[in-house]
Amino acid sequence: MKKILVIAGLTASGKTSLSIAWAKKLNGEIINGDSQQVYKGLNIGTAKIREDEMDGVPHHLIDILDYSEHFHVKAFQERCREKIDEISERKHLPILVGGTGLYLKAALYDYIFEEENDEQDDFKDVDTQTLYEELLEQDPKSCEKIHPNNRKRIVRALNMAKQGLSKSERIEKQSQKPLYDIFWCVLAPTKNLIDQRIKQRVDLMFDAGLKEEVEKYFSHKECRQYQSFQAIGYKEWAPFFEMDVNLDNIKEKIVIHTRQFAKRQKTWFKNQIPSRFVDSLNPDEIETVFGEISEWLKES
RNA sequence: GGGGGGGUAGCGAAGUGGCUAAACGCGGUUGACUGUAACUCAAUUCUCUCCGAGUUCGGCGGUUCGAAUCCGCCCCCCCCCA
Repeated sequence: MKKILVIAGLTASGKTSLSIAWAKKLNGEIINGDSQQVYKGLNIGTAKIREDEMDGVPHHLIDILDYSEHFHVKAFQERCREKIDEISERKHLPILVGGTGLYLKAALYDYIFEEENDEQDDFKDVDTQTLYEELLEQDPKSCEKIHPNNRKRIVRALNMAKQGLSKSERIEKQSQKPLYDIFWCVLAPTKNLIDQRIKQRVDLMFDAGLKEEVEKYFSHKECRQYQSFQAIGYKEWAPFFEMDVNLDNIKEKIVIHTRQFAKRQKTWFKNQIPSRFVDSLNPDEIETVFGEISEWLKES
């Protein structure tokens, strides 16, 4: 099995700097595992690594899409696996770095996605309860896991059921085992520290010209419908284009949303991934983990 | 000094005699998650608890079977006029 090092973790946990340090030591190449950093131009708000920070380490799946484009797990899964193959062939270590748990897991495990027609707007006039009742007929098993209020998930499951294998059928076909030899490293500093870092980072983003970046790409109303505008750091600016708003309010919202996001990430990794958390801000712990990685790499 | 408005849970804000431990929003906490996942959704959020009990709506006192809601006094905040 191909070996892959995963550096996952909460937003603002220090993935970027650690990934560079380890990539250099391990002769690795970095694959971005972050749903928003695939967009060209959206640099400040997504906390994307800068060219000068890369320090010569090759980076993949960054800046691969125009900010107007749609992106999703299946696309990530395909591209990520391609990159893993390429890098492995070069005898380098693929290092997957990012915070989008679903993307990472879908690429690394045998999640099944099928070709589907693009947009399914059939449901837009139907209320959620009716949709849920329909799903109850089409794929009752999935209903057990989808809350009746969760329209987005219900619509998705309905689309799957209509177009091919239903959601539950797909899941049954999967082994739920990794396709690679993975070393999972989930960076999760203590709550206090992460909150502090988030605050600092948002301040830095504003200093670095977040406002200008947002204005550059999202001044036109149509652009604000793009998926890329839904990202934290961007969507909070919506009122800014409509009326006079206090920038501090926007900043505060970004901080709060980022904090809530970090919590969701923590919950996800804790319960979805067989890995322990690493306090990325504790040098001793980092060193210990690096030792374990070195051992793991020696195993054949 | 005169006139008016107001003080409700961490914050904002409903409620103007019993159905109110008190709507709703935000924030907090916990959790779910297989094609928008930086998404979407759920539970919980006065205190102690298993049912249940005990304290709340600026403060003190009163009316009432019953008060966040009515009355009196006091404290604080905002606006207008002096």
